[in-house]
Amino acid sequence: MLVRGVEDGRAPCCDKANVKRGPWSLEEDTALKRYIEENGSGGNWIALPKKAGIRRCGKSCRLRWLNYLRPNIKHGCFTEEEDDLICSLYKKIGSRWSAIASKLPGRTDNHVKNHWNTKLKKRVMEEQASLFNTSYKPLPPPLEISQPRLQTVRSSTSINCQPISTPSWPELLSSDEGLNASMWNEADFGFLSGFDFESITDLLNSPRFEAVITSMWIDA
DNA sequence: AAGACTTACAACCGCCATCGC
DNA sequence: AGCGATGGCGGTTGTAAGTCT
Repeated sequence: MLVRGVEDGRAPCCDKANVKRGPWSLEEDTALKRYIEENGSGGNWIALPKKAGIRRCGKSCRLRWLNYLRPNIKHGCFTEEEDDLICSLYKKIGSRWSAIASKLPGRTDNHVKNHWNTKLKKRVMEEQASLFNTSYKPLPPPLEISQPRLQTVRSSTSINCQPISTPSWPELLSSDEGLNASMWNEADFGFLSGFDFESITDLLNSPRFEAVITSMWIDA
């Protein structure tokens, strides 16, 4: 009998005490690949590991197959063209990685997401940091992210941006037009005078701020 | 040489949507 | 219609490898 989770009353997808975790071995890869090539996934990933003789969670098998073992998966570096496409699509649709990955043959949502988080996002932030100090940059239109998942409340992730509590910032962060142009003329961040350090720190760490910065870079 | 720090990416977690009973 | 099982997804974590001091 499966033991229900304490926190949300949800049954785990497998008996975690009796499945292997961590990196996949060559033997496991071989067994999974052979089974799927001979039988297909059968439309039931939960039952697959038992049939294939693998001591892994079904979800783990699915992920391993889709992200690594599946034929025609590209494992090399991303090209400039792929980077540009990812940035362009991120601007249009946000972090819908599976949709973005579908436009990049051989890449999976996990690849794209990792690439964004480790390289592209950082590049975006660095570009923006330099723009802050060098020249005036008019703001682009606000992001139009049509992301159904964002419309629902999620309790355990950071996807729902909480309103900034500091009273001085909400206009800045929630305005439809974002930060207005005059603010960016303050090359030395003079517009920040009058705000306390904690408020500024909160702003810089806020997801909303990151989204604004990201959208600006992408339009540059 | 070795410990600290950073980077890259595989893997896991938990949530929501969908499907079949 | 209601419920449980499963698939799919995005966010987050763990860790090996590389780099720095």
